[in-house]
Amino acid sequence: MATGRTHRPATRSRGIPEATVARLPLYLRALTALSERSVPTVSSEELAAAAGVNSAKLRKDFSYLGSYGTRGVGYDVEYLVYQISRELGLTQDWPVVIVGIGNLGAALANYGGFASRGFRVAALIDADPAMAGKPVAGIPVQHSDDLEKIIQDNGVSIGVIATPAGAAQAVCDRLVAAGVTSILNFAPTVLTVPDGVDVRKVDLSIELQILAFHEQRKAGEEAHTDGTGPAAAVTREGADDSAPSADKGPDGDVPAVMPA
Amino acid sequence: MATGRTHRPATRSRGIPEATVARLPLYLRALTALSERSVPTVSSEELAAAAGVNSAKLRKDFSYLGSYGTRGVGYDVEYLVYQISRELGLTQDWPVVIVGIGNLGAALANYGGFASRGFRVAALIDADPAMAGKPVAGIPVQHSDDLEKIIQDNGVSIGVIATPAGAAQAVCDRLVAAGVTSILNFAPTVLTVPDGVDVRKVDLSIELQILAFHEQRKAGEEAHTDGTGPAAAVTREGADDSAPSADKGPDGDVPAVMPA
DNA sequence: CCATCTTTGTGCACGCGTTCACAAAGACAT
DNA sequence: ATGTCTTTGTGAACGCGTGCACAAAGATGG
Repeated sequence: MATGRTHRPATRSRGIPEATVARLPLYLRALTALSERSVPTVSSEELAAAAGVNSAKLRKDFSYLGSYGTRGVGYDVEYLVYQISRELGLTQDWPVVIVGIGNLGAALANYGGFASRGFRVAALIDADPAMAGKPVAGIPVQHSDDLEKIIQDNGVSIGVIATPAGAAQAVCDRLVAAGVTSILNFAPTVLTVPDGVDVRKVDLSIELQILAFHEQRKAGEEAHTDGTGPAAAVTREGADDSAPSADKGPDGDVPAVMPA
Repeated sequence: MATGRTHRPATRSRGIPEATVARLPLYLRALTALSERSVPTVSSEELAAAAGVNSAKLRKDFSYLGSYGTRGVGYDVEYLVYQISRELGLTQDWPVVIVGIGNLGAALANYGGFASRGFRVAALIDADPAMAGKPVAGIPVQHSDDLEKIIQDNGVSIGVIATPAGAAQAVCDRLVAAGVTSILNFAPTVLTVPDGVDVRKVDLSIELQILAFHEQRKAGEEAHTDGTGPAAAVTREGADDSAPSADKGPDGDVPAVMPA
């Protein structure tokens, strides 16, 4: 999905496949939930179900990290939480800046999933002088004139772009020049960056269009097999054994959320 | 990416690969921009650059739709816009409901990229009685008690879930039971749905974690080749010929934006 | 009408990711 | 200590997606 998933062609980072890296956060979330329930160990089968993936895939994913399981028993939840967190680099603090404090930027600033994963919103930046000083999510918005200074003072290496599409590339260039090497882009634009800078994009419009494609296809099939109207077709069975249709991942991919 | 890319295993819908479908919206956006500038034709090379992909890949993608190009000339922009729009099902009206009108839900309601792509926000739904009647983006919020009626009255087949994680599965079940067959999920949870229902997920937290992984790797490499501190490492060269690092596709994978 | 030049459309090979299926490893009971 | 049972870790096969490289198609000029 998500997003966008910007695939990187052949960058097997230290032997860990990109597809596996994209699933590690999924496992981590499931493991954290188990940890909170004080579950000591979990089998690959159980954990796979909780994460919505195939158990064989999960075992292979973990095999890239090392042998952290015990045959006949399963995986130690706490230990695995630690190992995955470490592998993802979540044991350290990641200061993040959000540029573009509109509806979406404000929503991101209020997002509670940051702090719990080691991400800290170091600053909110907007080009509108009227926004300057106004607190959003308890953090005062700063003017984009100070972007470079903010990045450097806080040692920020991850930037989030939530500006309108027209401003995104310029903001991106400034972020990169100031030292940012990872960018999460919510603006519906293709960003051009130097080598060594990672970009992931999230584009809501794209996600909806992909859904529309499949929706259209479903409506078309149904039209010549079933006679009922489109809104009356409710499929309701087998909600138990069927694997969740989650994923989108690898590339994944990948949606945008900004005013066009 | 982005996430959210939920891959579907082997569902080559009418011969068009899933990876191609995920890129069609990208091409469409680039083509729309060209159309607004009244550019009559475009070569695969130019369009590929604008969309941030390989030209061979673009040509192969288009070949699945049919032969819409003219050798020696390129593609007719207007015609291609129409063909891709039709293929994605964007020539028809798609009523959409957004459930969960918090920060994110409001941001989505205000998102301008909906209407321009054939998506119409038919209703905003929230479980908080205090929200009922309050207009967001010019649309009055309705209480979730009326969810089923809203879905049916408006013939909605696409639902967007922007609720907290704890409420997502229950909302999903109700949407599906009421007739929704495509769901875009922003809650950080694995949704279980019956066969025939498509789910795509967008998870901001996951996207950031993937960035952190690569960021950590970059910092590690740099540490034993270059001696400078992490915040001082600015890569600044070759910003011209290098291909944009956009993608994440399929999968991409796929990020979430909700309070944990 | 012919030659040349541009650009598409695609056959082919390669590599990554997924899945199956099973041997190895350890827990547990007797 | 031995046997049985559970679950991991992985070798191997398969399929999808990507990119190369080129032949075919058409435009354009003489």
